[in-house]
Amino acid sequence: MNIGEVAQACGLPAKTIRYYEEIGLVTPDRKANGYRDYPETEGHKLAFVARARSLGFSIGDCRALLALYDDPHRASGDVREIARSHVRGIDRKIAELQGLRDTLDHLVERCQGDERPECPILDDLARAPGTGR
Amino acid sequence: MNIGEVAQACGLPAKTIRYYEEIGLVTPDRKANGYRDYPETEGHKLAFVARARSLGFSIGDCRALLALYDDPHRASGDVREIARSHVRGIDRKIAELQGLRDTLDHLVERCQGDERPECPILDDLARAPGTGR
DNA sequence: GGTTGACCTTCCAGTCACTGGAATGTGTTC
DNA sequence: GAACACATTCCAGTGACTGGAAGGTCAACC
Repeated sequence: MNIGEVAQACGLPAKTIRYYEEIGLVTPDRKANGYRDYPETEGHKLAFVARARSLGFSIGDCRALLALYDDPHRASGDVREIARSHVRGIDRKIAELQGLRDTLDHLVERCQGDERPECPILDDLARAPGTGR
Repeated sequence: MNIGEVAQACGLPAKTIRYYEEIGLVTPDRKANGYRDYPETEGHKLAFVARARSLGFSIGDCRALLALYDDPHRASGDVREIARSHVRGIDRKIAELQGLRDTLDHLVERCQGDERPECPILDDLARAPGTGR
């Protein structure tokens, strides 16, 4: 399979697939003309990574998941631990975003949003102490 | 004010403040010895940016907000529009993360998480069609 | 056999918002 | 004058790609 076909099949851009090779996630063969040649197993791995990435797993997570995917003696508990820790990370992000959202929404509600320069949003941004990152 | 003092005051690392200068967010004076010298107004701008960044505004947003902050003839409606569009972006992200979370949580719940290799999480990652980014 | 056009290759640079580190200069204190 | 904190510039790296240039290969058509 050429890179274009495998890209079509797994829904990733060819550029991304080359990048995944560069960082060692997949290792296609090469044809005589220098073109990459993806056997079925590599195509499956790419589809696997595409799906994991679409669920927000980092490349590092994907690497670990791929290793488990490849290991017939894996323990499902290991996989679950990765997934669980990912869920915890997502929960933290959601909570943080909700906090931001509420703060901002509150500010937006207090702003007249008219032609005049008085603006509680800018006032708040200017007054509140820098929180650092 | 030296960069270290202003960093202390606004809660940003000195590195970040230099970077903000590089991209044109702030423009300190220079002392005779070459050290940056931050007048009060620049310190306020940095605190403003620190606060806006901590609320998740992009650097581009910060630039626009700073311009409005500096403009005595601004319309508060302009500010509100930036803030509102930011809230919409946050809402989109929250919704997306909640979708991911639910999918993953569902998978985690179906996984035994024991010593055996059978794992519905890996099965799902392998089976589901690549969704692209 | 020539040409077009789609597909492939490599390599370099850019994205965003910093962050780390090296090499060097300045200011303050002992 | 030595020690030390603080400042300077410049270069490179992060994560996960993405864009583009310059060129090689393949299949189809005239």
